[in-house]
Amino acid sequence: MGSLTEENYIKSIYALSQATGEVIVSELAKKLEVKQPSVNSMMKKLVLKKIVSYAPYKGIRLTEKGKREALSIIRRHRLAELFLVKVMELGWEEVHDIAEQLEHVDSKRFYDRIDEMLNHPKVDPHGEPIPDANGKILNNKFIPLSQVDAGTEVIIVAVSDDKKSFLDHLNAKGLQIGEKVFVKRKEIYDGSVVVMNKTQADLMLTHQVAERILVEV
Amino acid sequence: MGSLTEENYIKSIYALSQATGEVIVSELAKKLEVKQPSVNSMMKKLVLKKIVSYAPYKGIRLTEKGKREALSIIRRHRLAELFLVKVMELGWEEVHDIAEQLEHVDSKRFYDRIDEMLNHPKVDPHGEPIPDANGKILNNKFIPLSQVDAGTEVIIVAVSDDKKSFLDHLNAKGLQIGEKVFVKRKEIYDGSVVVMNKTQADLMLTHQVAERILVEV
DNA sequence: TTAAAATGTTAGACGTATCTAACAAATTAA
DNA sequence: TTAATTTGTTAGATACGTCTAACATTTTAA
Repeated sequence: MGSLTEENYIKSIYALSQATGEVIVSELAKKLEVKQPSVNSMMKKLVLKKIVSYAPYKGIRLTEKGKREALSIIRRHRLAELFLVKVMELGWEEVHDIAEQLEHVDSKRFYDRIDEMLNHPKVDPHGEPIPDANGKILNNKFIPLSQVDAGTEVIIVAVSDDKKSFLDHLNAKGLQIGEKVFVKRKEIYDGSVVVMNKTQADLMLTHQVAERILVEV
Repeated sequence: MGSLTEENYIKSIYALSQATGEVIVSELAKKLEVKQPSVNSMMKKLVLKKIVSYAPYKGIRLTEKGKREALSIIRRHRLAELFLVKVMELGWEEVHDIAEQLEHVDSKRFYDRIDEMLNHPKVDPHGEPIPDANGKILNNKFIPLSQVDAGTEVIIVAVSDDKKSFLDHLNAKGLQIGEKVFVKRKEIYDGSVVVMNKTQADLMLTHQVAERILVEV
């Protein structure tokens, strides 16, 4: 296994290359809060380790080996988050920083046990899929609440923004992952959405908020 | 807070200076599996940080600040161990390495919650006292089973040897921390002890084993 | 009480991961 | 299409924590 720093690079490369399969140096530097030369030299190292493929002035890609590594780290992160929320009953807005540390714990036993206690979950508290021990990942297609037609009942399965302020906002509205909501109305004028939750209360969500809530019909 | 490396030095200094209040460079080097010059330069650093007091060719001592640091690390380690055993139901012989990593997690919230879930425990799975959030530590004097008189009922509260082979041995005999045992007989010839546990079974323990099991009357 | 052994220190090097300064290539817009 | 801007690279420095080799001090035992 690589160092903690390497793991953080791999995880970020994975996250940022989701869309196009590639990341550029400056993006990665920004995400990791380091300067470009630091990224550059780490890439040289990861190329030698066959974790990424990279040539000067070209995009950065994970190799198959790199992807396997990434999924393993993501699995640990998401299991940790879910464990902190479900077993330790911490708020889902406060677990991210702790999971960020727990994901680097080197113990198969520890993670197998967490997985077991959580009943081999497929999705984390933010609704993101959790790779299994073999790196297989559920290919769920979650859609933003802002794109759901009025009159539909959906389940909140994820959020696409895990900044604390956003999560606090949802908490304040009484919205939770896994909860059913009924889409009552969509305002054409400003894109806001009115939903009804299980307490029968009407909740008005701005477009900005609704597009960050991912749901399943 | 200091680095992971610093924390490991502090923890080892605390452990090794228990008896005399001091450690020497070579002992510490051996414990941490580094060479003496490494210890030497770390001591210079910790002196500057007012964690230890140390002068060339003299013994190493923790300052008050250093002791506070040490107790905080030990608290985290022991809470982690106990959590792994009690909540995650891992075997007490397999938790040490994991706790070694968890103790460096930087999150008051995480440890407060563990403490809470465990009901503010005073003693860890090896029977060692756990400092509270203020660094206060129970000053229990546990005695070796080998020194208990026959006819006494005692509670196993600790072991003084946490090598895997020893712990496996106890497990195999069906002895557990927190369990009551009745001392039936002590052989003068070889120092072995015969005890009865809650299943009414007689267990013969050699002197070597009995002196490593700590009990409370 | 002095010689040998054990213990401790200094100097200088190395690997990791970072930085700044200076330069080079690629992209964008005038 | 060339000039400006953005993006990327190289070179060289720094902090951390480690090492080996050489030297110094202290302890132990002859």
